Amino acid sequence: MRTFVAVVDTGQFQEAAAELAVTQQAVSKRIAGLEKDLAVRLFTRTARGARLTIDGQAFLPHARELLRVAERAVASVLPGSRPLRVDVIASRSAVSGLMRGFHRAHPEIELDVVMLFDIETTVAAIRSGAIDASFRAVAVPGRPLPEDIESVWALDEVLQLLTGPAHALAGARSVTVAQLAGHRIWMPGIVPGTEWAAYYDDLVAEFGLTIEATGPNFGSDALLDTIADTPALATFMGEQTRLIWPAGYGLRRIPVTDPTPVYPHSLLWRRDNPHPGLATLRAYLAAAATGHDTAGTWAPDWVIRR
Amino acid sequence: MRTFVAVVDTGQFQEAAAELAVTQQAVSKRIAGLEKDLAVRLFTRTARGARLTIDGQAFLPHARELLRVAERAVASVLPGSRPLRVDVIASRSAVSGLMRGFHRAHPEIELDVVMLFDIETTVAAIRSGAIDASFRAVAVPGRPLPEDIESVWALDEVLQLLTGPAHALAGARSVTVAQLAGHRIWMPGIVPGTEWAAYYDDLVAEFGLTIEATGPNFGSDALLDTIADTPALATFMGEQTRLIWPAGYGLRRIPVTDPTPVYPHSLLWRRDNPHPGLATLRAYLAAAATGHDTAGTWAPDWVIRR
DNA sequence: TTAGTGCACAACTTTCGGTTGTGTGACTTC
DNA sequence: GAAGTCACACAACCGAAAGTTGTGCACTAA
Repeated sequence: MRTFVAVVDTGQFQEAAAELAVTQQAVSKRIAGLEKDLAVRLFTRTARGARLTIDGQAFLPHARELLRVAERAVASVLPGSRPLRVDVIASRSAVSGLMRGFHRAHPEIELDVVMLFDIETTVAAIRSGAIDASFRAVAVPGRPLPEDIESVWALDEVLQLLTGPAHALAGARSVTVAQLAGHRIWMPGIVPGTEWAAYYDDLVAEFGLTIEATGPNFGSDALLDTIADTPALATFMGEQTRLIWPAGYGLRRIPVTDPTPVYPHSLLWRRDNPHPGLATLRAYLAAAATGHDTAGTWAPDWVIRR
Repeated sequence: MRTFVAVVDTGQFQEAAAELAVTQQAVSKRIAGLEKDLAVRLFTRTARGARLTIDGQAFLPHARELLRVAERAVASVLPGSRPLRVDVIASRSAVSGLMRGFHRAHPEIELDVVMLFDIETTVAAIRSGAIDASFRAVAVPGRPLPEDIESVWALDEVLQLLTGPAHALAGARSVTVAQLAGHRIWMPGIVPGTEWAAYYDDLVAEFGLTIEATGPNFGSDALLDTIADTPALATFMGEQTRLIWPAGYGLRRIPVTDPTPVYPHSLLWRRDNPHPGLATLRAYLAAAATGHDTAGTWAPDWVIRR
């Protein structure tokens, strides 16, 4: 591809060869090989060089795009000036929406999103510089953040009840937390020891709910499948989580009140991380997070909500 | 890249090797080579397979994107079901805007844009199936389109005068064609025998203008440079052509009236071209081209304007 | 015609990617 | 806790690409 583009840009095989520091014959072979693989002629050879055929013209923008993508791929792991690397706790959470907004506001900042497993790995990754920032609930009780890690509240993810059409609460416009007592709530894939587990432990302890956090996570498809089919089961899901599910399946989102459980995400970063995008992200969050109202919502008392 | 993604998707080298129909050792070598080239570790090897490192997670979406782009690149020259291939007479013309609109309206239709040189090559390319459609002024006088080529008016590109800040007409809010008589108008790069040349020949003949179409085309940068610096020179430019030029250069766009010269683009295609995107494009044009008002505009009498 | 330019073909060489064979560490099983 | 299994890495070897040198041919320009 690089050779193809070089020939296009220089207009002849010889110059392209010089640019690529190979012989003209090597360029000739490369182009011939590419043309053979694609089974089309890309250049018309003239006595003064090479000109693109129609197929070559159609191919060219794709070739350039490929080189751009390849460059970005390398840049994504290049130590030094690599893209801003942000960890989110789950895809399709409210944090994703926030990051999409950030990307729209600052398209010039290259961004990579990763998902780590627990707060310990995350903190280690932030300290080592492997990631630049993380959206997490801080902090797990009894384990304060290290001195060199800063954090600030970013957003509250409002949790809703998700039921199948045959569930007892399926018709309700909203339910109170007290009404949930006695109903089975199923949250598979919650790993013990993580902040999610601590969150739901506290929710159970405070309101006497029945949350089954056991069992492996077979993916959201399997979860939704079960919820839709099982009248006795419900689950919690973020208000902004987008379900990729046919509407006909009859799944219901039901707001929870008195109080509304929210999962507070904070941004974590290392105090002396010099990445320029990090300062921009913090400024964006500070601007987006004005008017944080915790009235009527619930979160464990160990999390930071400022 | 393909191997990297295969390992990610299967979770282990062995399965990826089976999927790719090579040995486990080959996969091991490929990943080791990639890691060496990138100078980062992409996987943590465990006893049960391979898991992505943070660098690997950041790299993954770029790798997937690369494979998608590569696939599109191959598809762009694949005989059979390749993208709709449309020829436009020049980039940055009004036709580009039209095609952008079409792409927004029908993002599912893959599109490749090429630029051919003259109407003869274009007609040959349409007949051979090398391109599916072309935006051109039809037809060059005395040379009717072949039987199997259809055409329909698509849009009128309104021409404006472009001058430097020191030009005699630079301050005018608009000029009539009659006022242009005596001023030098420079249109470099017009190839004799093309429809552009025929268009300007007619314009000169009808209104007694002085158009210098001689000289090679050194690119729009050189053209704009000269126009900006030379008080005695002006040029014609499409109303919707976007100039990539600092505003401080003082270039002026001046509407031309009595009449307004327009360059009419028609869509040309082969009657029996079965590409499904072609029908969609024609329908889009038919919908977009309602209310075609030729009053007050001028075009050579040999072009088709319906 | 003749000199010059630019790409293709052929023969040779080297490099790289693949296979086979084996080793090692980690988890599982009894 | 010893044996077995699983999964990946290393080493040696082999063949196919991809590179280089040398040359030929087509076209252009003087």
